[in-house]
Amino acid sequence: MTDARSIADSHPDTVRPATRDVILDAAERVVSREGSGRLTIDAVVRESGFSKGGVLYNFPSKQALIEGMVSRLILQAQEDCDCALEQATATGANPVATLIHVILAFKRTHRDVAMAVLAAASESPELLDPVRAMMARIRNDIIANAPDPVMARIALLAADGLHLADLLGLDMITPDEQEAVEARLIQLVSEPSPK
Amino acid sequence: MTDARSIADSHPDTVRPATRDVILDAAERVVSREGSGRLTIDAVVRESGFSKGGVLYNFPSKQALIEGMVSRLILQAQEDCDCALEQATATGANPVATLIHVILAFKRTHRDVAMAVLAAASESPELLDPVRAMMARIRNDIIANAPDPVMARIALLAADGLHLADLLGLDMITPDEQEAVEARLIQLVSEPSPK
DNA sequence: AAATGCAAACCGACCAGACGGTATAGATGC
DNA sequence: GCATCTATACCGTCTGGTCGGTTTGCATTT
Repeated sequence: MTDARSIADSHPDTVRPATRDVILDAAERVVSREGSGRLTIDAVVRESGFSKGGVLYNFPSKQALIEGMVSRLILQAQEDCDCALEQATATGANPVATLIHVILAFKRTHRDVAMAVLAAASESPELLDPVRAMMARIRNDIIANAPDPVMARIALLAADGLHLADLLGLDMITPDEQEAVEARLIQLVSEPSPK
Repeated sequence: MTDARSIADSHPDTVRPATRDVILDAAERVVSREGSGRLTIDAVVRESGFSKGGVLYNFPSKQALIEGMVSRLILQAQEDCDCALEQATATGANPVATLIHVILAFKRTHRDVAMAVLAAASESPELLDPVRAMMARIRNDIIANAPDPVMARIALLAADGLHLADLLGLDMITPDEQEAVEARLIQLVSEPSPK
């Protein structure tokens, strides 16, 4: 009864017009517009056009709603990664470089959602557990299999640094500089270590 | 009247027992113990031993209190950086490497406070403006003057990545790995670019 | 040096509003 | 008519902030 439809959406869009997704979209809009501290149920109600009852029917609590946002984000990220990596192994491209691309692309596309996740995390860190698990799963073997694991790790860290700094509004890098950094990162993980 | 003692404390510890600092300490303790979402005025009141009136006398609003936390943190960071860099130029050490060390040391020492700042930022991003300004001031010329600016930027980004991931509880790096990364970063910014 | 005056510092009860959540009634499709 | 949703009114709590009053440090007066 608590989860009339279970947490993971079973019927993506068939009969159900994906009410949950509409609500999640609204929540994302609220966060990106007013900041993650202003993510309140009433705000989502206002933004989504649904009533409070409707929202709370689909997400029985605020925590559930945030979990919904997080899990949708993770799903998206995992798809991005898996898809890109699959393509990379098919074409023989460098997996580390591929992952860097994915991270930076993700940064550009899902900035707002990631912010929400971040905010949620600061309040209840356990919400980040699945995120951490996903990151570990994807990265560890890539790093381990890289010709220069330390360098691979550094490159991924730098990409993360770029991403996170951007999320926090801390990055003051120009697009040109960022392009240079990106190119250099790819180069660093592509050639075998000089040492 | 609004700032009977002005914002920057004039008398560090002489006559005035630095009430503001006592309150800020309490706020930091609250955040590090209960998480940044639980940073409430009443919690600070309980933790500090002052009354609500007393706390709100020194920081007229919660926002002011958070600003106080941020500005004290910035002051600390700036001191750390300036001191280390001064020493570096005196001994001829690599400034980029020095800054990396400072970033990572800061991560270890002020983890809790930085978390609070981060959390505060996600609610009202403008609170991070001074942080951004400080980072820009210190970094830009270092990067510009480095023999390999792009590499320097990458190294600093990686250090940031490490720091931020840790703050968010996202990092799953072992101490050994971290040491390796650190050493390699130093090495990367120490030798002239191979290309 | 004791008394006086005054403002800065501090106290704690109180309030208004926001927020998360519930209860219950109404709509809609099968 | 039953299950699945959606809408509205409402409640209890928590929290930021106010306000009148009390204490404390300190200079001035006598």
